[in-house]
Amino acid sequence: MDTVTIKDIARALNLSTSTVSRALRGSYEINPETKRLVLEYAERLNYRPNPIALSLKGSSSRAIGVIVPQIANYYFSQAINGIEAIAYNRGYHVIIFQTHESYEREVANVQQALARKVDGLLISLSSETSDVEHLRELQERNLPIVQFDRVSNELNTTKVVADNFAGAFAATEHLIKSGRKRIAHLTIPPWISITQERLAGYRAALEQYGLEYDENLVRYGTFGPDEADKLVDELLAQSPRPDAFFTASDRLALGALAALQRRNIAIPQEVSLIGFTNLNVADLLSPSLSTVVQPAQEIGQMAAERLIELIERKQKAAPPSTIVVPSHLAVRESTRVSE
Amino acid sequence: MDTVTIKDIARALNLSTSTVSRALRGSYEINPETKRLVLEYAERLNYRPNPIALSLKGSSSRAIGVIVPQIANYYFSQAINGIEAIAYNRGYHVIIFQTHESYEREVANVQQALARKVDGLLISLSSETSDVEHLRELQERNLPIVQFDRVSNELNTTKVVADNFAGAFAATEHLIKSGRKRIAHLTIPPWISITQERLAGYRAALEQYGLEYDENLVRYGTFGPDEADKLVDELLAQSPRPDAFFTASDRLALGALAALQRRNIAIPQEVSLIGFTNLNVADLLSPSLSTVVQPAQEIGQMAAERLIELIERKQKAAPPSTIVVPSHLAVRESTRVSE
DNA sequence: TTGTAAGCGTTATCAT
DNA sequence: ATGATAACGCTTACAA
Repeated sequence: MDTVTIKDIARALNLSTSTVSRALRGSYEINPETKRLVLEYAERLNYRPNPIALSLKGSSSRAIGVIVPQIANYYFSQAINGIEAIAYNRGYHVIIFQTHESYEREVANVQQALARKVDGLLISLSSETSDVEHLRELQERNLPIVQFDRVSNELNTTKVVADNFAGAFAATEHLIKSGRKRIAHLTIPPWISITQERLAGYRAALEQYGLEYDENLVRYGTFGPDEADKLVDELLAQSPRPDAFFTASDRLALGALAALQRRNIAIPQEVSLIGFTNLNVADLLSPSLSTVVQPAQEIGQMAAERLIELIERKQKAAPPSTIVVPSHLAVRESTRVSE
Repeated sequence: MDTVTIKDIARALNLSTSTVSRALRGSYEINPETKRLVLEYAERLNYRPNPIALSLKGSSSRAIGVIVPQIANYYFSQAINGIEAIAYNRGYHVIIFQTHESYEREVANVQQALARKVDGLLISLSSETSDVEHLRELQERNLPIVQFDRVSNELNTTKVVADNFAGAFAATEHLIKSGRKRIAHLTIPPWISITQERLAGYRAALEQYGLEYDENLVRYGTFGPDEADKLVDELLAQSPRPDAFFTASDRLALGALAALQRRNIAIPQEVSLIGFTNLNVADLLSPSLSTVVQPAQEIGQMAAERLIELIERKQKAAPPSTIVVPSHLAVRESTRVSE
């Protein structure tokens, strides 16, 4: 016995497929008795509507597309986790696409998502993306879109982001309060929205505490591996040398930590390190590393919730807004030490 | 101008949909001129076949289902990364399902994957799963299945696994050679295949070097957080106390590391620690932690390759086999130190 | 070589 | 209240 279709039920019960369909979806006026019969039989045969047929029919695919730079990344995998949790108990499925930070692949993925008739799209932009025409097109076709984490303001959609400004502010403030004066900022490519926000938070904190902003103390990395070493070198070459590092990603935090260790620079006696990261294992492993923990999972959840909301009440829903999810500063004892 | 269908092309070129279809898929005898015309026009309009319609038609959905315990896990996210890479350049899409280590959800996911007409299934069993009827059923329907990582021998499919035995053997051997005599093994639930294999490797190494196997030195955790502390306590209570820990998962390795640090037990002067893990950040962060690195990505790739092979030549393909991907022992200087 | 028509599973429209 | 039919986009016998 293969998959049961409406047709099977109709045949068995001597009804038409339309009647069965109506009974199943409770719609329209239908004889309660017939309905009961159908429902019962369907239950017994473990009938499951064919989502493919439903999508083809045009209604809804009960699938949402998620486009992220990469899955093998603690932040995004946590976000996806949050998304999947919400989607799952609202009856949606999640189709995942990776851009690998490539604009070209992002465009291809958007096409594919469209072709697969996803009911909505959750996207975090690739670092290569500056032109967002491919998304605007979708919007014009009325496909609900929610941007999260790496968002573009060129695009008028609901956005869900971490509070990068506040997080960076808190981190920098914490370093200042523990006595640091020359705080280096090791960050990710400048054209990404979150980079700007974090930089702004960093600058605001410096300013508020009367420290001068020195652009020589800021270094931009890419997302590649093993670059922290070089950047740390450049920063340490400054005179006077930095007494603290504030890093903007997992990789940079770990890279900087390793780089400092290799140079036998004691943390936090000589240099403090604080990472904007979500790698909470960092917490576990190193008592030297305070972190601004990013609420990856919450962001995923919120984004999914908003998206499903948009999907389900397609009518003029709430206008696009930006939801800012607070970041949490996790301070380790050791960064508290002031000289 | 919305999505282009075969019908649009047919109408524009004054052909029938079947001709267009044939031209597009190059099949059958068809007038080269017509073919050229169709292809050209299709190209110009950026025609993309509707995968939904294709699936409904029954041929192939060009999607593969991937069922894993959880995404927010370094191992699985890397494996998925490998899978996606292969799938992508073979033109397949990846639909991901999480079981959250629940048997019930695994069954539901399998159903869903089936309903979505995936062309094949890649699965890593939940820790709750012992009964594999839900998968056997799929097999009977001729759906290609490849198991990876957490596999069941009850099921006669191709399997792709890390070399857990050799990895555990190498780790234990390394500890013994660096002078350790009482090596504790902190591992995951006993009924999972990989646990058994690792335990066997551990025992084999002990035996080969004439050390006695002491079951009091073996502790089984779950996948929950924060359990390492308790287990480490139990182990340290042994007399004489263990001089090395060999742990079987990321979480246990990090947990043990933190637990030892909290108790001010010097690594590796007092106790050596070696983890069976794939968390290569551990490498970066702690010079104290040697690891048996699991080839998560390679496993994903191999599994995807095998699956697509099965999908594409459905005829009696190669019989199910088990592919064992080597694990690599990454030794840190500090574990080399012998007292 | 090309066209016609049926069918994949479902729902919406129109009859009855 | 229920049934027949068309339609979603595509492929594939079968005809021509």
